[in-house]
Amino acid sequence: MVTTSETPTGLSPTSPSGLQTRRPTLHDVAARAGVSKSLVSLALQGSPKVAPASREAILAAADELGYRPNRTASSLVRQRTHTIGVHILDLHNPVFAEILDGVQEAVRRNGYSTLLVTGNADPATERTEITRLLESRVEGLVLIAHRLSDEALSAIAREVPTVVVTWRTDGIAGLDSVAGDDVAGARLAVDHLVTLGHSRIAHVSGGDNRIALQRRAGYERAMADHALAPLVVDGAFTEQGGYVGAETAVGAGATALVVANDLAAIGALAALRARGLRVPDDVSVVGYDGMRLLDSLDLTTVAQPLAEMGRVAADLLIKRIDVPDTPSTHRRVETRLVARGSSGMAPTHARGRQAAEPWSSST
Amino acid sequence: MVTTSETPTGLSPTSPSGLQTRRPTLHDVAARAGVSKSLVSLALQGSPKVAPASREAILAAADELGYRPNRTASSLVRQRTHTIGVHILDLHNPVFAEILDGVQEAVRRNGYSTLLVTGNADPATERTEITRLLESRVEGLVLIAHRLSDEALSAIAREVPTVVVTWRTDGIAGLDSVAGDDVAGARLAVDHLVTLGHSRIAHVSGGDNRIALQRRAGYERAMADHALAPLVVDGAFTEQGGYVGAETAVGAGATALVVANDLAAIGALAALRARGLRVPDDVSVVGYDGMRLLDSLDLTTVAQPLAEMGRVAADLLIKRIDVPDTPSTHRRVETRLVARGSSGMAPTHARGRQAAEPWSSST
DNA sequence: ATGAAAGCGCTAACAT
DNA sequence: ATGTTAGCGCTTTCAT
Repeated sequence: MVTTSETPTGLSPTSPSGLQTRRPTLHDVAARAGVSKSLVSLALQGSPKVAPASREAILAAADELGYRPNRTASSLVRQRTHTIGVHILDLHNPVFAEILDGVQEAVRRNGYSTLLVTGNADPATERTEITRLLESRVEGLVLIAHRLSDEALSAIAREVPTVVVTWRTDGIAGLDSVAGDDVAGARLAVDHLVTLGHSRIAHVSGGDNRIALQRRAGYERAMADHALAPLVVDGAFTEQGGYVGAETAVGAGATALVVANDLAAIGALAALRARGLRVPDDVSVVGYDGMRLLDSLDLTTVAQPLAEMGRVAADLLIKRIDVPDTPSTHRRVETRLVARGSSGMAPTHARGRQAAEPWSSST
Repeated sequence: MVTTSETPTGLSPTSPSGLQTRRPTLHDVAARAGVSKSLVSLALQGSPKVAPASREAILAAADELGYRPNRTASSLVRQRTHTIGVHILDLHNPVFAEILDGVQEAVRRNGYSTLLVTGNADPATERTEITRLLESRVEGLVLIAHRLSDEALSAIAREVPTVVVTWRTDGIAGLDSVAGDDVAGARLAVDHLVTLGHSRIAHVSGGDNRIALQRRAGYERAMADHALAPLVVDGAFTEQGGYVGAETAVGAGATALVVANDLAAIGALAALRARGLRVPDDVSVVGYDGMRLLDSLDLTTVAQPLAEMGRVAADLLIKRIDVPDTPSTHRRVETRLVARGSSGMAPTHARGRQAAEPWSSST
């Protein structure tokens, strides 16, 4: 065993309390095992051309020193990080966690790991965090929803393979996307309610972001196709938004609510409860997204295969990392209506009403 | 303007599709601006001793090349990452997201950024992910719940300042903790229900992890103090666990449920609904944690100041990063009962019943 | 005000 | 099978 002058004991230096100060490096391990740095490197990577005896000595030395490889150093020289950056719009919406499950599964399966950040739905924070990912040299980027402009997105995609989950993003080189058809999905909700005899079907919107506008458009077209008068009330992709929107909608006489997303639908339910309205006897509610929690809440929803979306996205991304110059692919996932207890027959007094009759607050 | 032989145009090389290949480095920027690497480094850090003219040329060159600093390189030489690693037990439980809010707020306020990982409640994945954080040389570690053994935890805390959120962790050097008092919290729930006239109060447990056992102990002691017969049924910290546990409990005649956490309480609600039992008329339900969603769900709960817990944890951690050799501090946060619509008076036929009367399934 | 040089911890030829 | 060497991209003395 060889000891160096810098660390006479060959043991990692510790402070009086036993906390480590300077972390041991390859050099320390090599000195302690009496071999060269390169051999230690080889041994630690499990190379077969290291003599068993040396390997053992090296492993022992590393263990005794509490050696921990320095990823920043190895990434630097290897010019690879084997890391995928993931940005989540909002950690509070369980929907995104479910998408992330799929992403992680696929990423790990392919031997990468993830760096997770969130902008908390704030555009400035979002940009900062994504910049950090880029500076950390992630090899690909999964955006589980985002608030970037097309230009910003395009610049990012030029820098690193990127995939957007939750809405189709066309016309940007080096960028794939995975999404459901929100127009068709909203139509499913309307059709479902029409089948149940509803005509006063209102839409609680999710604001003016792309997804919300798509869902709104789907609702409007479906209503038109059924020759029904539409009513869109302002909401947001939050419980709060659903609460306020539902109040307005039932105030105007709605017997059914197509709510922009599941979180808002939960808020809508709260508003109806507060008003003493029964679900689905007085008012039916349909959400959008299909988060698992809704099963427990007995809420009808337009469901998307969330984990699968994440998986598909990560797979596309990794394919693009391997072959960067590939035309963009846009995957559409299947959207379906999951009927649960929050949607039921229209109240008898409201049924068979003149279809396109104007809305009024007197039901 | 100077051009180098490697990049004759001074522009970053791009593939036919316009995607970047080799990323520009300081060297490229320096060449394009006609100055040395060191000056570029200084300029980019905003050093005042760079001549305005040079600074401008450098900034322009960097911009034109789409230069992006390489964090791995700078971390390596600076021997600092300014990064805090955060491990979240389970991203699906919104409770953790709320704690994370506080962590991020404090971390950013102190000029650090976070690296977020999750083990999905799987111990093996958890260890792998935490190892990655260590290899990435995070300067501190926030564990928002974890499944590590005391030995593993102790080894980690020796390596890097660490703080555990959600339960008190004593006797480990270099480790702080932030938690509520789960025994006292469970007692609040029992007291609340007793005040409402309940005596057949069952506990749907959260399994055999530390938190669940504490809450269970609190329930048992409180029941004993009220001279009531306890009934603990097996559950888990999931909707599923709450569902199953609630079924058993009401089968045994419970009129009130103290459920191990909010997620399980939501599951319990679903079970009661499926049985046609009304809440709170037939059965009262109290959750634990205080996640925001419960407000919409009108669920009574034992609430903890989640974001604050995260904030306090991050602040403790950063203090420890600055002064590593500090005795451990353990912060206790206040726990309080938030009464909502899921808890109400005991059904009349069940009230005033012999307190310690044995449980039976006939109510 | 600017540049040259050394080196952070590691890997990967290339020798031997 | 093992050691030597030359960097990866960056920061930071230390000269000038």
